[in-house]
Amino acid sequence: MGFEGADPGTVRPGGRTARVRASVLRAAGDALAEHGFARLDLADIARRAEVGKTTVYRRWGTVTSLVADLLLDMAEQSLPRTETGSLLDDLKANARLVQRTLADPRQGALFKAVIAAATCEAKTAEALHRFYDIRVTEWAPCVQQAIDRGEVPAGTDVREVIRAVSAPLYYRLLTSGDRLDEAAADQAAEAAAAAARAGVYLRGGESRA
Amino acid sequence: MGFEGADPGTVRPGGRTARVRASVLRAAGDALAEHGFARLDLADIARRAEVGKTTVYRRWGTVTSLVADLLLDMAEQSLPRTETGSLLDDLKANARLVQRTLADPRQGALFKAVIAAATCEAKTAEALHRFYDIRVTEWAPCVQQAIDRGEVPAGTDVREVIRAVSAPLYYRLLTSGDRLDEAAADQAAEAAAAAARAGVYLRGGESRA
DNA sequence: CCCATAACGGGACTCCAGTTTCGTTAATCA
DNA sequence: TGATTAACGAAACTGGAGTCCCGTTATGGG
Repeated sequence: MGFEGADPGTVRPGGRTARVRASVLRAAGDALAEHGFARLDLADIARRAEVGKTTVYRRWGTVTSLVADLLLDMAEQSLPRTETGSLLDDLKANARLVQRTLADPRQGALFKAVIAAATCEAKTAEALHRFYDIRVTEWAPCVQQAIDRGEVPAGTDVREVIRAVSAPLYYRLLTSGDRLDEAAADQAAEAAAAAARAGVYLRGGESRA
Repeated sequence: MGFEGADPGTVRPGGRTARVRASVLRAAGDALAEHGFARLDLADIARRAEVGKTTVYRRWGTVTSLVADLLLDMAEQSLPRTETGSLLDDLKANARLVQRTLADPRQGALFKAVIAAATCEAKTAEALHRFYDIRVTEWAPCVQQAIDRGEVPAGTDVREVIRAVSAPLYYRLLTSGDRLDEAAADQAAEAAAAAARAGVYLRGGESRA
């Protein structure tokens, strides 16, 4: 008797198994975008994916852990950042990217649903954190370049500046009914740039506000 | 035959009906804070509230609409703002308040759950928006005073400044695993103050960043 | 204080999300 | 290429979330 331990999908990850995963994740994304996180059952996802529902239950078990896997998949498709000559323009490019994503009906609903799922289970939350860690890491260098150019004080927490760009956009998406337009994106970028220049994001404590 | 239209709880809102509502909302808050939004059923809430589950289903029907009512209740308990002499101190007071709320295990979990619920139904989302509208309205005057004192340019969107204080705290709560400490609160306040002074939140468009 | 009935509550019922079973298909290795 | 068995999928099954029925409680108006 061998150990029956290994989770399904790990021993023979090629061929059919991979196709099933891709198909189910796509279906999960569609379903989340359409129905939201609450009105979601795995049988519906199985139907959309043209896959037996037993398979979905066996490999993922719950909606939240399926979302965790979806986030793993989303994290791999990272978008390359632009590179202009100034901090503000780089941050604006980043802000516009986030804004366009969240303003898009499908993507916006998907992100809402994914965030909702992450509030419900630690494993999913961790996957979400990793997703944003990757996104932040992708864009952080543009702040480092601004430091090198002398636009921003040395010792600035570059990752925090990137997060500061996204924060108001996500906050608006979740807590207000207002539309996310380009003005909101530009404002987010300008606020982050102004604060960064003022030394608000200096590591390890007090800045002269 | 009278119209059977009026929802239960609206015709005789006093006495028992009010007690049941208070008890159920308290139980709902506890359950949301403990289990999160996903692992929640109304029968459990009814048990905690020592109320028949039929009553809960009849008056609220779904978890999301119960959360909507909970938000209505939460909106009524508004906290009074402080009033120091400077914008930065007022914003810091606000940021600390938000930070303490979100860092508290029970309250933090509750807010996460409520936000998750709001992503799932329009009615709940609207209740959440109203909740934050009230909170913002409560604090916006301190930015107006800063304008009057000449700390911040006239024409600044005062509500947007208040939202800018909360945004990074909520963003951190939802998308990172990092603890929400006082440093994060102060940083959020300083960033909002710096951006406001730089004219980022001037109404109707382009600022000189 | 009393009546009409709004609102509550226990318990039976229904229906479907999630599980179990077992036969079928196809990925990996020799 | 064939053997081994991981992984899939159809169908039957089950438990509990949500509904319905109807008797009981107590609110609000006269």
